[in-house]
Amino acid sequence: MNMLKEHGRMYGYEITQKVKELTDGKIQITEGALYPTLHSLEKSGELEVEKEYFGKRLRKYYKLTPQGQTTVAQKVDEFSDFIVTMKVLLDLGPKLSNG
Amino acid sequence: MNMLKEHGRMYGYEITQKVKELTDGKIQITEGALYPTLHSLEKSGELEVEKEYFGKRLRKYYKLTPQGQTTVAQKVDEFSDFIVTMKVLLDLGPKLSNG
DNA sequence: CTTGTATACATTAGAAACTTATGTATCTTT
DNA sequence: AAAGATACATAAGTTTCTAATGTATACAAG
Repeated sequence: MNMLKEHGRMYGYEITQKVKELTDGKIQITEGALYPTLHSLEKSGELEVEKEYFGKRLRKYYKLTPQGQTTVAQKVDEFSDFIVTMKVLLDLGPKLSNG
Repeated sequence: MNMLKEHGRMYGYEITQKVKELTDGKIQITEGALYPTLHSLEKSGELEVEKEYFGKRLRKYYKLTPQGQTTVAQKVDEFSDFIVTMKVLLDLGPKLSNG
């Protein structure tokens, strides 16, 4: 969801490729995980979809709703907190001080 | 498992309390999650157990085997990599540069 | 002295979230 | 023409967690 904030709008397959690219193949989002999640987020009002045809192939572009923007900010903050917590728990201070 | 490396040996209930304490209650390890995991790690040779009685209450102290030491180091490294990867993916550089 | 809370183990039912496999269809490259 | 890439989607099975339940001892409060 955070990528959507920066990219404006993306379609499912694009998301899988972008994540793979940005993480050097370390994180692979499978379709079986992604599509149900996108549908669920659309249903709950976090995302909205625009259907477009690229040639004869359907693309479903997803973008954040205002509610989705709020949720992303919140979730990213929570994840940052989690990382800090795990640093304490696993004693990772020195190793990750640079990034 | 990383705590065991620093504490030498710990028993199940102690682990739940220590994690809660170190994370200010943010991470709660439930017994339903912990005990099956400890049993599984013992079975696979990562941990070994020493049973002791504290009064009439049984305590099962777990400590890392040599194999377990190797596994912990590996897993912690993997998790550090994961954090770095997620920083890139979520663009968390500035927020977490200190800790 | 008994009631509640903490310590200490453990299992199980159910829920959640993932992977792998499968399916349909189009487009591009060899 | 065959293979691989693009683009959607669902479903079976596995893993892994939470929540609930169970047993038993120790201790503090009223």
